Amino acid sequence: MTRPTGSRGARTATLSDVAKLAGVSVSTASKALNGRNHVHSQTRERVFEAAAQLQFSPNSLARGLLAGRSGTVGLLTTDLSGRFSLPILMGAEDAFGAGQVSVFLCDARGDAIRERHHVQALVSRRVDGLIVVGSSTDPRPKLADRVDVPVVYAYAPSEDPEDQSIVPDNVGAGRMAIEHLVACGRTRIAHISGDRHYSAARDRDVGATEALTEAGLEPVGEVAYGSWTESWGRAAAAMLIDRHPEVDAVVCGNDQVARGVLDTLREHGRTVPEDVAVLGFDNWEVLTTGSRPQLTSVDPNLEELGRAAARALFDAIDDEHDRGVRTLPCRLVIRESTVRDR
Amino acid sequence: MTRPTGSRGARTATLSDVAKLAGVSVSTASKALNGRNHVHSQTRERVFEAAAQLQFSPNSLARGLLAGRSGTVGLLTTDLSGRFSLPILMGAEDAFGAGQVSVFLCDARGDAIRERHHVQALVSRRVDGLIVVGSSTDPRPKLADRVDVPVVYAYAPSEDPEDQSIVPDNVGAGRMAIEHLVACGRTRIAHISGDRHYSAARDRDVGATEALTEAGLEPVGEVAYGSWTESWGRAAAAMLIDRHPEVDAVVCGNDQVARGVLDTLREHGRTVPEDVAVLGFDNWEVLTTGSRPQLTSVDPNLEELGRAAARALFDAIDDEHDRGVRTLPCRLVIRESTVRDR
DNA sequence: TGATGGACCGAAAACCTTTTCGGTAGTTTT
DNA sequence: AAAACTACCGAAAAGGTTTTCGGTCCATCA
Repeated sequence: MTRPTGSRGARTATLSDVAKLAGVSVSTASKALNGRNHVHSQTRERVFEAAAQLQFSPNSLARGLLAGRSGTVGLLTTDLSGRFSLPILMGAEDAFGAGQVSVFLCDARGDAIRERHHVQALVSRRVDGLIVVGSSTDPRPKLADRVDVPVVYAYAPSEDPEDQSIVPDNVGAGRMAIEHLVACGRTRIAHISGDRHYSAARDRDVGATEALTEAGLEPVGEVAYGSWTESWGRAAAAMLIDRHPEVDAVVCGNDQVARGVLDTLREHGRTVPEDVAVLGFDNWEVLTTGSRPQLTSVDPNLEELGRAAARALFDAIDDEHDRGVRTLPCRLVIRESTVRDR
Repeated sequence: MTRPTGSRGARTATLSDVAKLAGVSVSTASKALNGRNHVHSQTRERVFEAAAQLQFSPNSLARGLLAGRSGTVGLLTTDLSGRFSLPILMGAEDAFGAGQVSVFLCDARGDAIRERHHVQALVSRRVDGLIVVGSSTDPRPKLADRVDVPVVYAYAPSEDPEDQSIVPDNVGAGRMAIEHLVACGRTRIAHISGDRHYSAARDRDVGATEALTEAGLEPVGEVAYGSWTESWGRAAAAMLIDRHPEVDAVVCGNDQVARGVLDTLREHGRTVPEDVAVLGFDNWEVLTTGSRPQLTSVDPNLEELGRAAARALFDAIDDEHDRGVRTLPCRLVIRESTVRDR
């Protein structure tokens, strides 16, 4: 009779095959391989030899079925295509991958139906926990299905404050940007942001404004909201130097905006960083290191955020469940666009 | 006695709970839920009601254990951080996600030890197949461990020609670029490439040279190899217009190089596309749509490649195993940087 | 009326591993 | 010498599902 594994080679070896070859019982074989005590060292050796010979690989399904936990977690992204999911994913995968946990990747593509479908599949596979990665830092609705394993929301917090969420500290990021520029001796600082509908944009503004006030400075002009694009950066910069030619620093909503700002400044004969300092957010390397001059940017530490989410999930699986939103600090990466000397 | 699931709520419902509540046997409940015949419609309904009431979700581990196949596949990336893994991942996830297959994500981080570790874990979890995603199109060594499930290599082919690999058609991509430029009336075409150690760079050159010859054109200067960066693009472009001021089109190794070329051309007073056409590879949106003018680029269709790999794996699981390297065509995305009118 | 068949249901085996518990043999203690 | 340990090993149960096979009941046919 053909095996369900199809025609590929012989059936994969099972523990009882190993036991038979080693001349012991299954239970002894199991104990030997798992390092349990009360098995004679010679016996243990025989079992190991048999296992190696048969290329035995224990069936995690059977083990999981028995143990009641599968040693897997689900990583559910709202939108994988975005710029921010991947580093978070990497961080989480890293934190788990070191141990014995495997990661199911699911992309909901921004579709609620698809999300529910994936959650159902994950529940059915008896994942031990779930990380939900949002596509922006705006709060997102909590999972539609009740799941009886712990859930950690990363990047985008859950709307339910009782859930556990881990997000980057955008307020602190805005503050960090201003403090750096002030430390560089800039006093006439403008802010060209991105899409005003993003809480990330507004939060950074809050932090920036706080820091400006504390430094005793007035902002140059209003915060200019627009879109997260280079062309918006170019347009907004043109308006800025028209209305406020005295500006000596520009905080930009993200690195794309900053690239646009850099272009326009150069075309208007302003040199960076001598005349004007420019600073971006996100630290998207292809943009920050390709530009002239290279761009100082605030890095949201996303990989670390992914790792933190994984650790939080670990703790939650062990029944130490934090609640509420935790923010993680960002990190300033200083390049040429903000420092005058050297 | 507390359950292994910890203190979280009641134990998850099992099929026998459902059966008990519906007043039938487990086997009948199973048949009812799985749409097998020979179960009375009223009985079936009672079972469904009971299942809904208990939020029953079948245990895939038990099912997989019995069936001999788990309904999972492994997605093993050499390096997730790269620009190219993610779209392939998305395509594969998409192709599987629609069905009943869940995807394990593993990132080897370019480390052979870690790769083996992941492969072992996947084998232990009894995945039904494996997709190995490389980080460049250069051939990679085959998996160190023998696995008795089908393996499909994506993006980077396996060094073993007996393995099944799916890669983008870089030769065709180079050809496509030239043919487009020729169709646009360009006759003095230069080629500023990237790192010469990448087979992708060399393959595109092969295709480009073929197409030039077929069009009866001589290339303008030698192919300039360097690195995949904007700054190389800027430097190479400066040299190019110095030595070959007559150039009217530049094929660039990737979009970053193209961005650099665009910058230098503008600074030297050449307008794009009127004086010079510029064309990139990869179609990295943040670069191609942010630039002035927007950049024509050859898209490697990576998401489609991921889907193709998933489909190939499906077929292989069903014992229809293709062998050897299959190339997938690229796709030209025409934007402003190559077309003179409109 | 007896036989045949079909519709429906349930018992039990199978998948593979881990753990518990009981048993055997040999060794030490009193 | 009897009793109590210790070290080691194996039988069996448990985990949840699917499938096979045998059984019951009722309707149909001759």
